[in-house]
Amino acid sequence: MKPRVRFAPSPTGPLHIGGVRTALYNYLFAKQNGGTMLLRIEDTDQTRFVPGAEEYIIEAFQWLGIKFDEGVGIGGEFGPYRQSERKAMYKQYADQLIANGYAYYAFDTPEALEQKRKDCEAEKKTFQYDLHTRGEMTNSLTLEASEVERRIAAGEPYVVRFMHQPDTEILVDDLIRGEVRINSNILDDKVLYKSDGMPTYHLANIVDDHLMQITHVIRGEEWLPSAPLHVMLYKAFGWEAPRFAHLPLLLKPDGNGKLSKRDGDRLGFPVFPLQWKDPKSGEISSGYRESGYLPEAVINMLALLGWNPGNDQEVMSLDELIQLFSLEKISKAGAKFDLEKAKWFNHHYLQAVDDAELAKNFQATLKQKNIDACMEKITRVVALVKERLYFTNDLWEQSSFFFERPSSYDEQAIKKRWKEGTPERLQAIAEILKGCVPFDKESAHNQVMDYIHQNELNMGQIMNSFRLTLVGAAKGPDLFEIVDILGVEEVIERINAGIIAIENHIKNQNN
RNA sequence: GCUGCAUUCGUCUAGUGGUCCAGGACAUCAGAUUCUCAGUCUGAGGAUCGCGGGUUCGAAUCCCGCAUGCAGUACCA
Repeated sequence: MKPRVRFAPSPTGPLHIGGVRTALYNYLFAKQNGGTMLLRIEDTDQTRFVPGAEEYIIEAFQWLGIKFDEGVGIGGEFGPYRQSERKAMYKQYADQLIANGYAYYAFDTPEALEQKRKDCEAEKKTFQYDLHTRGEMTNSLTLEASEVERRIAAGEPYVVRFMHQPDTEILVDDLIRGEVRINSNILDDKVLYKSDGMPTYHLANIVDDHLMQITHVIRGEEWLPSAPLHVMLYKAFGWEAPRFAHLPLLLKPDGNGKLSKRDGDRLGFPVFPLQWKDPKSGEISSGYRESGYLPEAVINMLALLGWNPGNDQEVMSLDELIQLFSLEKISKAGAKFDLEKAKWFNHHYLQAVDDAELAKNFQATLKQKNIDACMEKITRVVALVKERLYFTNDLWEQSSFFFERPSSYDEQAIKKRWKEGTPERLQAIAEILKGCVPFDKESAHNQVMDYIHQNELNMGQIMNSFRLTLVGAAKGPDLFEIVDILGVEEVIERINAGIIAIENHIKNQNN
């Protein structure tokens, strides 16, 4: 049987990178086995709905190249795929559970529950609505049947709670963790159906997974504690349960703990695939896409956070990942996000991007800075600095001097490279370059070298200060490549401007 | 507190009783690439396999206990 898997986010905000990894593993598993993956939106909590979140999720997966076969935004024969649109169908399942003695009505108000918790806390105990306490609460187990009917008929709000059986060992057979056993006595009677007429995650999830014929539930480890309840629900309905696989958590790089939405910008890397602007606060959280990451790099890096192919191969395309993926090789312990490795992956994948494509995007960036340069020049610049890039966004920092004259000159470099006689020598160089016809990399190089040899100088004495006038700092690619792209006139102007500016700077400092 | 899950270089991990005095990648350091910075290449250092007991001729690998970390403990998902 072909597997059917699902990714089922709640539209409460942007998609977290841990969620992206969960989706990725689902996708790899489905594709490897010729199965299907669907996108279901779990919006049963009306109070937490955030506008735009659903669109964000869809756009994020489009960017990453993860394609759903069914679901919100695509359609399919098991729809609707938005739980709010399935609202009407959940009640019958809650009723069925009650009718068969697997669940009960509870009339306790939120205030009453709150009070109960406080009372217990005062006695240094923790309150749990379970088989030990349900006898003290207001529910269809403690009330007369006629009273229950009366309350419901009167429109009194109620919830439906699952009723755990005593002394039952519940077995969760997990594809990653093996057999996990839990005694039913410690489990609480979870709310399945809320007083607002919506199911909770637990009910909706089981009903939908069954109706949508999901065969494998691959989700984060935070769900492991509620897996026993889910197993019991399948039993109560008499349905065959899907296989479970609980993924290790993505941890924050410093210290411990689950990687959370807050951590990203604090630690210098995005936790979201795309940039997100909170509709309420207007607060902006950075995204991988906007930070200059390539989707291939994000996919590759994420795939390796908690999984490996069992050998030393680390660089893998999405197609290769589909080939190599296996649930058995997923590790059990949480993985810390490593920014350095992520950068390395991006640098690696960046080298494979076509110069022309990079140049095209860079042209847009330049336009925003009111710089109008021809594609030929931009492409040459890109080709020259590409190997130094970690992110596409580094392009400007690595090559701004090709498009703008230096506005300042690096202090350290001046101190180290600007010596007595430097201005005169650079003026001589300028003269020589003027006479360089035709002017190109080759001829400029030869002429300058001749000058150096004739005057018994060493290269550093000329090249470093020369570079300083062109670039404004002691950095950048081969100097004659720069000279060639800049052109003779620009080079001479920069030499002259540099001499004046730096000499002035030194004079001012001495006074 | 209770319940569950986890524990190999700084980080991600390989390893399923002998071929492991533990291999790879990122990071770090050094050398090379002699105009700079970066990149690249080469090399080096780095884990008594959380701790303590067992089982075994032999354990990172199996068993037990402990410790630590994490998760869950909502009419959130």
